[in-house]
Amino acid sequence: MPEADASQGLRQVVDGLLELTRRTHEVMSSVAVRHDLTAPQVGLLRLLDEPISMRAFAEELACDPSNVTGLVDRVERLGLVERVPDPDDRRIRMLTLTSKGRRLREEVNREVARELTSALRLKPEDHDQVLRLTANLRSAGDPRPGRHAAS
Amino acid sequence: MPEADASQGLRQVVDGLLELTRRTHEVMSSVAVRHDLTAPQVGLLRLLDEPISMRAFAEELACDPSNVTGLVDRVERLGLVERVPDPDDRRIRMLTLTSKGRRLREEVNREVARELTSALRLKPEDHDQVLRLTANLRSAGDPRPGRHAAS
DNA sequence: TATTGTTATACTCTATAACTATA
DNA sequence: TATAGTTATAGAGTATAACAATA
Repeated sequence: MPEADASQGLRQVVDGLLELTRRTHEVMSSVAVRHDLTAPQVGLLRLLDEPISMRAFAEELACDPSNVTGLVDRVERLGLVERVPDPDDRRIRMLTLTSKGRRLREEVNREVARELTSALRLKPEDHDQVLRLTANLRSAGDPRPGRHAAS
Repeated sequence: MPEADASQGLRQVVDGLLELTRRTHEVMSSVAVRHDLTAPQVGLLRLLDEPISMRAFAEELACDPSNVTGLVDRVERLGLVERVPDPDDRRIRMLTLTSKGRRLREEVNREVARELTSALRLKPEDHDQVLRLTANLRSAGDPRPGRHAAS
């Protein structure tokens, strides 16, 4: 019965992907806790490359803007980011890494890379496979079709 | 400079994995919301195969037991699970899916499988690669070495 | 009027510590 | 004493709605 075989294999694929996701989150949390941060805060550091408005950053995080306020409050209290006023539009506050934030960002990036490959048992020869599997994800645009068109 | 090349490639591997993780969580959330659940609640349904004690389930979820109380409270209120007393040890309450819970479990399993492969652009030819990459994860024991030995 | 960001509010998830009932 | 589960408490993340400042 090929149908049952197919769905059986699919079940294993899904289980594998979810297990991979779970371990990835564990790594992010573990790196975060080591620096007295949370996983979303480490995500913020990783994502914050160039200065960006709160609004645009909320879209990058795919969350509500009201959410970013609290998230940024906490990392700002730690001296990792600053809200820099935009001289051209006084409504806008550009989210910017401090030098302390940049240093920590490089550090957690290194740790995440090291511990993620270790936790996932990723050998160098697996890297190409991962790249192939995920290439279309990063190149593809909006992962949620219809989001812009929605009311 | 081979070192820079290697770390450049590693960066892309990590970015790809984190993007994959993000989309996976989006799929879980989207399936959950459609059924008036949260992602952790869908995870509970997926994980709850056979009746299991609250304690053991907390270990399976890799979280504190006090956590499971609230999580179960909420899905119990929805009629998806029951706390069945253990006749041999009156301290123990076996977490058990109701028939409604079992039906919903099958449904979300189907939806997660369908939407995850779609969101990740996973073609049938990719399945074997995913299985190979994740096989050692599922077969491996505790992902956090030293956890048991810790104080 | 529309947009940016914040505040107020509410709910879920998560951990720690203290507690009750049972073993 | 030790174990299973809960409660109390606190903090973080998340969304919705209402709001002030600015465009």
